[in-house]
Amino acid sequence: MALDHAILVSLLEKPGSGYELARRFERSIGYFWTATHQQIYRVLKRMESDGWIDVRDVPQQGRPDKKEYSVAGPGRDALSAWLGEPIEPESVRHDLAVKIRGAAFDDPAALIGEVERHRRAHTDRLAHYLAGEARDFGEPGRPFDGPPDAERELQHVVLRGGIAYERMMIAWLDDVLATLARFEAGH
Amino acid sequence: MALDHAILVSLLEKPGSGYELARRFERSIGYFWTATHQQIYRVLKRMESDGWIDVRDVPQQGRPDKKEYSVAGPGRDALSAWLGEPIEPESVRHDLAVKIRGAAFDDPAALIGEVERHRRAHTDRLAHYLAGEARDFGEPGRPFDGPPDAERELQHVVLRGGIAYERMMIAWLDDVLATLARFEAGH
DNA sequence: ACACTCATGTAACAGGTTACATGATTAC
DNA sequence: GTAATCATGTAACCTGTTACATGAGTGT
Repeated sequence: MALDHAILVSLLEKPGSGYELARRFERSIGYFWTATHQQIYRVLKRMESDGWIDVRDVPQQGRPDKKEYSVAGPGRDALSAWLGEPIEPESVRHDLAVKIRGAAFDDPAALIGEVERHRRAHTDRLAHYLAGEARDFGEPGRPFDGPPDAERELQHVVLRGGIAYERMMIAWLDDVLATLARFEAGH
Repeated sequence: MALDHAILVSLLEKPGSGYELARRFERSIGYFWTATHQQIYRVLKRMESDGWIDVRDVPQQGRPDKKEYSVAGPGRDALSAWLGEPIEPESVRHDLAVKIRGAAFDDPAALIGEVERHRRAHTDRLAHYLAGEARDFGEPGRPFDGPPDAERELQHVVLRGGIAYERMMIAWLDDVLATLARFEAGH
């Protein structure tokens, strides 16, 4: 049920169309939650008929018209209620770990290329996160001015989580590569 | 489709019943893949009818009889084929990150208890992993004896991944707690 | 008696994935 | 012309979750 809430949070941060939400789920929110446009349109339709969100037709020039969604009272209440409920520390799913343990019954060295591919994907994502952090949270001339901005600081701490995750993964994949190298032919 | 492969790997490591597999998915394999017994029985039935695995009725005394599954030729081939295919670096799903960004529109400080609960769950898991590592990979009198054992070393590197993940999470949750504390009432 | 472990399942439903479909505008 | 972006959807299917169901044996 958390896709509903992820969409509500995104719409609170900024109202937008299903298409725009789908794009956000490829970027910022996509760092910790994925969803395709098909899923998003389905959930938007349900939340609209439940009165959680409002729609507004927005005519555009040079582009197709769009429907802009924003969070209504009941949607906000639903989000609040969910925030108050405890959630279980999430279950993990690492295909790569299954492959690594499975490689013991095949050719471990054959997995090296695959692990390297994943390592590249993670270094790319790390670079992307770090660029985003510098852009959005670089605060060049903003030392001690005013009260903390919750939205901004909470977005930043989530991004720091993504950065920590990518760094951890890169270090671990290096460990995996070193381990696999011990099983290469001729050794 | 990777539950199939996770089960195949587990059965290659050691043949067993659906019930035993379900228990393994709460422990060792469960570190990186979760599955309930209902899912497992469904997949076992399908893999058996596809000839990927063999069944053997094992009568037991003092306990109900069980069906012991083991991997057959076609199952091994299917696993090999899957190991050779590239997989996409996995998509993440962090309910807690959704909550943290959502807290900006509610009461950020109200999330502290929840984050502390998660932190406790992760320190517990870390302790559990470390105990397992000491037990299974402590190698007290085993410095340079013989060739590397692929199954054992690959299980160990996957476990090290779990340990790195829990350590990263604990450090990040501390960061989150420090951030949330800035929004507490009276500050 | 009651709860727990071992052991195997069915059924209904919710959620996620993949494929297909349409149509306008902009850039090369 | 061809591809890419913007924009919204339907349909079929596969996976995962939750609830229900049964039944023997062990421990308190």
